[in-house]
Amino acid sequence: MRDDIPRVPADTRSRILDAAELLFKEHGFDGTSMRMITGLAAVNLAAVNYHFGSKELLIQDVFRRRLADLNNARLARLDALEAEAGGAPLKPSRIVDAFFGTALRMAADMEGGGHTFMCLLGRTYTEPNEFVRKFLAEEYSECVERFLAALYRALPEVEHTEILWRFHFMMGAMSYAIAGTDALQLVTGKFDDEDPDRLAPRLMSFLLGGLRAPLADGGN
Amino acid sequence: MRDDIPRVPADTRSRILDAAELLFKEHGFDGTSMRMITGLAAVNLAAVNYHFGSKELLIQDVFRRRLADLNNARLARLDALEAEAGGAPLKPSRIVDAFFGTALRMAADMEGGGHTFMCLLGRTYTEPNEFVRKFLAEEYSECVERFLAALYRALPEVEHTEILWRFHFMMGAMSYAIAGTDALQLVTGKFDDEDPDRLAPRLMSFLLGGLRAPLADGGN
DNA sequence: GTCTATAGACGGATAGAC
DNA sequence: GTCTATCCGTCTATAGAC
Repeated sequence: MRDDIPRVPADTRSRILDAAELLFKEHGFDGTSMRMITGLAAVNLAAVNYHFGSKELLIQDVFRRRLADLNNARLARLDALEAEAGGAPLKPSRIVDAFFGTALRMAADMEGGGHTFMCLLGRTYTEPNEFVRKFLAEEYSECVERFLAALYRALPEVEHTEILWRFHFMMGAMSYAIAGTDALQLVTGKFDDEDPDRLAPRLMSFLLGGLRAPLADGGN
Repeated sequence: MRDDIPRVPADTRSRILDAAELLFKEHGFDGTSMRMITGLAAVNLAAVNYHFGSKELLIQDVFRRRLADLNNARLARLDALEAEAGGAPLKPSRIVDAFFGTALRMAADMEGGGHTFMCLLGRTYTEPNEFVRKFLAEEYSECVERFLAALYRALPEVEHTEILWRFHFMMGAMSYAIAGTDALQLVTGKFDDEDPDRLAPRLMSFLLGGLRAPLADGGN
């Protein structure tokens, strides 16, 4: 009568993290109560405080669990590219793929929770919750620094400030493409018949076009 | 002892709307209580329910107040462009400016609340609150349809689906550029010395570069 | 480690005086 | 229209039995 491979993690900690990730993505932090989390995870209400200490610490752990993997995968790819290039500057398209493509591949994982997490991350960028913001900035800084340095080398003729801005714009386009597509659908229902696998190549060509666009008048 | 021009609107309704707009932008809907709103607006707690009926109806009115202006300004600009062109397809750059440039000009209004509202709008796109989403979709649909039609005519060689996606990506880049810049600052503090007036030209050239990018392999 | 029970604060909404 | 006072539900967190 037992399933050979239990779908739901038996361990309480993971079940809470999975439930919290999903509910935070759907309803935000303030819109998600402990009771919703423990209800979905089918664990006792007191379990969250026992295992994580508080709701805030749970939020941090939800991010920590996946963010390290994501950024390590990005850096590993960048390392591989740099080793391959042997000191020469990289192609911008490869750098963009290593950073944004890696995130998109994580977002394509619909079963393991990668998609849910990337949606959550996307909506969190525009939620200026003080302590989550600081936490994310710290977790991200090393990775972002490495990629910016690579872009500076790859585009020596472009001012650093300009590259910084374009990196920022690319983050926005990607976050919104992931978090906003099944959320808002401003153009109602227009993406319903769309193959989700086509998102990545479409977005990548958009990002590269933006990154390589001619500089604005008076821009530096 | 009286100010000649009172800074704060005397009228209760407007004070509530202003306070709610600011607090929703800062803390989200669930993170903002009636008591916070009425406290900041310096009106009585019961005033919200008297003037708006409920918190949900207040949220709707916060959007309604500015969204109509924004989209009418966009459509007026599009009308002017189309009248000027006299039946010929428009240049993509003009269309993009009419839609996104108009929003950026609203976001540049730091005193009148335009900036606050655009930040709020940006964060709301990634907050899949059921009833706000539907409300926004309705308020937006006419305007988006008109601009999509203009883009279809302006770029006859590009598939409609592709244009739809790129419009979506542009929305994301802009929303995030406005809502995320003073919120997250992933690259900590790096934008502090930046002139906010430079955002618009930088973003516009990025958007156009993305819109005109070569199509992805296998894209339609 | 898991549970029940509850403390103590805060949420939205409203009744009724002025 | 504005105010006070209050209802009643939900929230996070914790104490203490098992």
